[in-house]
Amino acid sequence: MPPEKLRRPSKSLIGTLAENIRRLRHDRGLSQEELADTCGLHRTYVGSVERGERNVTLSSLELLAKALGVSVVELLTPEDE
Amino acid sequence: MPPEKLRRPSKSLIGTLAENIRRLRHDRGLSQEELADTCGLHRTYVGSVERGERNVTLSSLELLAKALGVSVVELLTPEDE
DNA sequence: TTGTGACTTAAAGTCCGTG
DNA sequence: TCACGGACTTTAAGTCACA
Repeated sequence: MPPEKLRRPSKSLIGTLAENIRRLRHDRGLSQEELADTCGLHRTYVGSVERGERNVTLSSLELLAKALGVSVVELLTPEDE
Repeated sequence: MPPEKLRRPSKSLIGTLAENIRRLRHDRGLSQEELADTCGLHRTYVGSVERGERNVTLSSLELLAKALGVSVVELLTPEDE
């Protein structure tokens, strides 16, 4: 086993999620409110997720992934892999 | 883009997680209680997660992944990819 | 358009037990 | 060893007024 090979310092999951959501949302030219509406969540809730303030559950993760058109795994995977 | 090509009906995330945890735990020869102790969660909780009854949070996901020696992404990825 | 504090309600997660 | 239940505590979900 190539020991611990290419591991990065590894941001927290929550931080990775926050960055990915914000980036993907911007890519799609959406406001927080538009994204929130699309996935049936509240604007301020999406905002707090993007700020890494929430320990989200799988169900919220699924809603966000669906609204952004990506997989849950993509949402949790750091950009520069 | 190979359009939607190899996509399976896609089990629920929670179901996939449940299966993966149980499989990995068995692979390691652990009881639910041993796994629970290792990750600092409760035995009854781990049991209910394995039964697919829980909407786990990212932090619990991280604890379980760490205790099983896999990544969070692996926990959420269906076996037969 | 977004951040934030304060808030209520729903569910995550614990702990006791039983078969 | 595990499934399951009931009672419980803690925290995420979800909303709002305001900057």
